[in-house]
Amino acid sequence: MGLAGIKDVADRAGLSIATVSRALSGKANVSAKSRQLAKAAADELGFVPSYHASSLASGRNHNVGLVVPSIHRWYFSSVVEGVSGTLLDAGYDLTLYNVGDRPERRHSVLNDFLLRKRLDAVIAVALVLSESEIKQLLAIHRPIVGIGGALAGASTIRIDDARLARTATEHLLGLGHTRIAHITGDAELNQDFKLPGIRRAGFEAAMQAAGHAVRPEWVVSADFTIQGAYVCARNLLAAAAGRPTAVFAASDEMAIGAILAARDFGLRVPQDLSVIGMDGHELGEVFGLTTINQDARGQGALAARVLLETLDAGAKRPAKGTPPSAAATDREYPTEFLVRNSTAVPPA
Amino acid sequence: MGLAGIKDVADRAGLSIATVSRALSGKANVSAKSRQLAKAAADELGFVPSYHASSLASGRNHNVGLVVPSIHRWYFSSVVEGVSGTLLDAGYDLTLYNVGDRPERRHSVLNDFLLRKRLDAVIAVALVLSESEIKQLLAIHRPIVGIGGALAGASTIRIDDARLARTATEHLLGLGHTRIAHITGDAELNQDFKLPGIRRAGFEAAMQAAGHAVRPEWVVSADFTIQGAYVCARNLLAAAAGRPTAVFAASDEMAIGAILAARDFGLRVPQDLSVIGMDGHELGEVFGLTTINQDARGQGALAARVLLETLDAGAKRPAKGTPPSAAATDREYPTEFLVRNSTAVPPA
DNA sequence: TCCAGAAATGGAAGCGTTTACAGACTGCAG
DNA sequence: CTGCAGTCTGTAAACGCTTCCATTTCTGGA
Repeated sequence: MGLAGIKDVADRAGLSIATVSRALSGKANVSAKSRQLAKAAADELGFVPSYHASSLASGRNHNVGLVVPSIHRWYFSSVVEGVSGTLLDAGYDLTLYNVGDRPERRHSVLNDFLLRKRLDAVIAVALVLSESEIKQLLAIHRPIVGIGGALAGASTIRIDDARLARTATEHLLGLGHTRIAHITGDAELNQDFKLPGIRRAGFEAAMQAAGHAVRPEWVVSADFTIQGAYVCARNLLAAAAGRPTAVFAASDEMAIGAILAARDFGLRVPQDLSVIGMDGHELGEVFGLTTINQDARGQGALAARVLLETLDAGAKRPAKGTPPSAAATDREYPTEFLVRNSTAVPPA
Repeated sequence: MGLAGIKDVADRAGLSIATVSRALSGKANVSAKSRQLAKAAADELGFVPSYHASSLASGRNHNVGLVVPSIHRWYFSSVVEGVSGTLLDAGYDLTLYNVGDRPERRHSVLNDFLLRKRLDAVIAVALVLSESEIKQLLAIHRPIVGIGGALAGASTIRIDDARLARTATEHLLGLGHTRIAHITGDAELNQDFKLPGIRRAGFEAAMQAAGHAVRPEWVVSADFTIQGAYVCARNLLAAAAGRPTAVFAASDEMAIGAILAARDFGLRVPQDLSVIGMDGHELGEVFGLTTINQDARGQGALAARVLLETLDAGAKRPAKGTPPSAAATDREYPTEFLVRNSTAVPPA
């Protein structure tokens, strides 16, 4: 009961194992009657094929690995959600590798878990892999898709962080701000995580292009959480005299932290302080946060779809001599500039 | 390269397949020299055992399924993080089933994915399973652990939601509040999700025990997010006259939504309005939120440890006739009442 | 030196499927 | 009536490991 094998089904249906297998997996060349018989017997016995046996025999795993640096931050949990939904709909399993910030875990995931030939493909989120790491992954002949991180040699889905950060900064500049602070991400959080640097570069580029100096004391970093940004924004805003008139935060959560800090000082947003974020966090609405909306969930879903297509098209079983996977494509995911009311002209 | 089989390793090491297998999996009765030889050859060839083959042969999957209703809400992502860390450390994979609120997905996960004999065990978070569903799962002879949800017949890890909700309410009552509102969870969000009802029952019990009527218009429901609670707290606080003096929210995120709403109305917390939450969300600190701290991450880690112990102790391969899994234990996870400064005596 | 017992080894039988292959059966054109 | 393409079926060979069991090689005490 519950442990019936295909043999039991075959016996019960009065068919051979092969026919039952074909019938249940929807293959051609099975008479309607046999198919019916097999299905009925399988139902009665509660038969579910053993995935290991089936994978071993067919070379297909129906399992995709997802590597994320964290699961708490908005961006990552959104991506996971998108990937998960698409995979589940396709009958695929999702194996989650929450690498976190511990380097040894990163190492074991990359050098052990991912290589166990148990995954049809790997999706890596915001993970910067070295060339040799990518080679290693491609060596097991599995497609890789990167989201939000540059993966040389693998397909990627990303937004143009540098340009968007520039756009956000230019929005503030366009309103007349010149005293602009930037909340960036912690570098030490995860050595892999290049994104904060890219966004900051966009900020700095825009400032320089407009002829404004970037004041180092106005570039502070937090851990991408509301609470983290709150603390550092308080420091930023503490000096009543030389206070910035606008803040560009590298994520919506950090922008919200800044808004909360501003409120503590009695600063009105946007009259006294403009704040712009980046992400499209649902909570931004509550704060009327101006931001750049990126559909993280959609990015995850797209990544999964891309992989599924590759898998459907691709060779059944990675052959010993096959050249590494298909052409790497780099897609830019569409974003939307969302002007709400956390930004305005600077105070007189 | 990367696709070497154990046979290749054996050839290279000049040993038999059997010895190599024993050597690499750390079994006894292998000479130091052979072990060394095998390891060296495996390294050189980049050999990683095929998980399917190894699972098929050994009956061990090194893979635990985790079923969650969502991944966005604090509680769930914290649990996932806890489970993930513990499993990764033990060399286990985590297969994530993000069921969401779509019933058909719940169905396919429960009746298809989980039964594929690919999981050594299942952890279900806040999932209320029917008896037949539990039977079905136990029928495949895999241990199940429930977190935060009652699973008759399976081991569970939970907090005493009813009592804690009572405690939270009593804290407000003890301060002198009588006009207490409650923000509960959406029932329609997920039919499985009984927790909001339990917490509400605790609230109502405390109110009644203190001889105070529960005003139906002061029991409102939101979706467990800050933004959702914000909206409904605004409605709650809109009526200047008959306004509650305290709010007990069924989660910290919702309590924070209430605090934000209060600020919009110029209400000071805690002078004009006391707010108490429940969870121990990191963000609560920023708001000085009084709450009941439950270590969701720890609960996840504990669940994983319990399972791993069961698996280590348990029979290697579920036999056809074996009685369903070990004795179901029900553990209450410790919590901590965290008084910060969002609660005070009611205004005069 | 010999021998019992322990330690190490290799052969081979699974594990539960999928699928190539070949055989058996249909129906239909020649 | 024969032959042939087509459809359906079953046999058996993978898939790549683990592990039982029999065999060989070491031990160290007598």
